[in-house]
Amino acid sequence: MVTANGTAEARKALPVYSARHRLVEVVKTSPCLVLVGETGSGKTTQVPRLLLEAGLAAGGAIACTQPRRIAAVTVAQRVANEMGCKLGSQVGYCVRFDDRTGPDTRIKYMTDGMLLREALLDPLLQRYKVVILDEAHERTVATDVLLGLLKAAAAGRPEGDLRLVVMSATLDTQKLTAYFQGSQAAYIAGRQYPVQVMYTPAPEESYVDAAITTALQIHCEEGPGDVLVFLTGQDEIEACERLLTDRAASLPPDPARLSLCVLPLYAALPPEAQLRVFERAAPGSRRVVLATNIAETSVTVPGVRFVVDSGMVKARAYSPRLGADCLQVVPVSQAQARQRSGRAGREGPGKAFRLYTEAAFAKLAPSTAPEILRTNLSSVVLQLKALGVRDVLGFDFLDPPPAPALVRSLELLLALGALTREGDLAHPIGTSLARLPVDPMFGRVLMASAELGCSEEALAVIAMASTDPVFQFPREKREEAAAAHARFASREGDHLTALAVFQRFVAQPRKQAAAWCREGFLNARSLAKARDIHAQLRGHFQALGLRLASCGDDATPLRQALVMGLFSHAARRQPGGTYRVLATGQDVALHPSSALARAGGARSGVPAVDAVVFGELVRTTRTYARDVTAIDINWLPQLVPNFFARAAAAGG
DNA sequence: GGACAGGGC
Repeated sequence: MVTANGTAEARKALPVYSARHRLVEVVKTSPCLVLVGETGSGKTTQVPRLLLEAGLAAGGAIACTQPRRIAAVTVAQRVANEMGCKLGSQVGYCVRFDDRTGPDTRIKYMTDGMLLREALLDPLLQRYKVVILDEAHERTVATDVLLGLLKAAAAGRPEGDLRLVVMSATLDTQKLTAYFQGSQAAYIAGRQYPVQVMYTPAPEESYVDAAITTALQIHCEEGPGDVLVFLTGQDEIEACERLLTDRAASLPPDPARLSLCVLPLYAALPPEAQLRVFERAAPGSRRVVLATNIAETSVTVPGVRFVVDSGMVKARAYSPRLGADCLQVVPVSQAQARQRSGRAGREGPGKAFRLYTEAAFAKLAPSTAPEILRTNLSSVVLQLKALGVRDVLGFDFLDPPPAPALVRSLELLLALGALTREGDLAHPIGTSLARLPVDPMFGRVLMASAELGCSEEALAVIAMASTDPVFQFPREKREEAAAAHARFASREGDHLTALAVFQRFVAQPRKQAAAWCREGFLNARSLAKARDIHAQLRGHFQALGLRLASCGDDATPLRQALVMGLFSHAARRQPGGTYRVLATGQDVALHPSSALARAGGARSGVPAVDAVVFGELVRTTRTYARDVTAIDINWLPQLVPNFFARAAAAGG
């Protein structure tokens, strides 16, 4: 795979080196360098090496963070090659499940989340003399927390002992230089071809129709080059794929025209299908790649000269009203639209077709809000508490999250038992939850399972809840897939269904696992990830001294453990068949993919369940609860008396 | 009656 900043060999030209004296000078003399490096500037490979060669890592190492694992891995490999050393010696990388560093490692490429985890054990990050936050413009939650942490760490260490470099692809340096006192900004040029941007003259009724029409228009009227179409999700892409193929087949024959090859691209696509987008178009053919925002940053599709931008994106956002994360289709930001258009100019001058008017573009948000402003903050707040930050509302964020969102997280952590009434980290629940690499609600389920004697099952359930969805529904084989999935279905809900899938998966001999997944319409990649997470969680679990035990065939303790973590996601059935979330009063429906969604139907022969807990909400045509487990409503006041005391007292 | 944006520990 090609990374976001995957600099083509030809473009490894040396704009960074031409500025090297100035860069090194700034890092030596000021506490923080804010470095704007355009696409193709080579900053990621060259800046850490420059600083190492200038002796700035003396007595320690250089950390260079990336938002994505694949970037950390591939860049480390390339830099090690360029420096003529073995990966893991002087240059290494460290990402989840894969640490390729050694005692001699001086340049360590790592994910931002990994550095944040390291900070929990060493808040001043003493082993590093230089920390580089790369791709800072992406504003991941981990990068945002690290910005505040590094500012504090630099102040807590002797002057000049920790040097910071914040590298960003955008020109908005003022905010960062104002944030890091005494910092200086520098700029290094990259290489990007011009892209001509076109808008529709009038608003489109359907961006899917418009995307198909535009792609065909490009195909019939424009010169050679592949087309990259940005859409919102798997379903939409599959529908588009069929329509586009049909309409291309019914074009009037023209011997001069290239043949058309339509390719889907989204994260859940099987790896072998994903690899097809890296194969250049065959002679005499043109590729049209239908992609989600995976093609904005994570995957660079070669050969693209034309971009079609629907202007929409599916995004996760925290809804304070619903008290949960919510996945929905929303308009892109201007920065995102520019990023999409830029994908047409990687190999030569390109054209971008925006399926909205110029006036509509002007009304879009200038940039996507940093994730930390629109996400569930309970993990962040817990981590800050574990780092010794007592006043989380007063923490020096580059962009402070709304106070009510922070307060809600503090309240949830208090209800989970992770914080004391004074707001300090509670032992052992808070300290343990901070160490477990899962959402605090899930961590609480694990701790409860140790008490209730069902931790073997809970570890599997939480590992499954932490991976991508495993059931696949190919449109042409829906019934076959549904029948295959039905083998795992549990009347008690999706967590137990997931447990059954996981147990059967790990029981397969490794060699047969892939075929078993294929036949069962299961996503092998998701399951492999669940297996890795399971192993990691089990390790943490034992390190924390928690008890491993199995509840066998009696799922009651497991469902009770789920209640003890997910109680804020408890909901009760209403006369109309919807479920009312007890904590917020919101009505939600069970997701059609849920094992419980069919219960209560006239033909199901199974009564609808009275009360549930759910993992998350998804907002499409309605608000749906996903990952749902049936519970006994009486467990709530028994198992979580503090949270449900009022409801119980009121007779609820 | 409807489904699984993308990352990360």
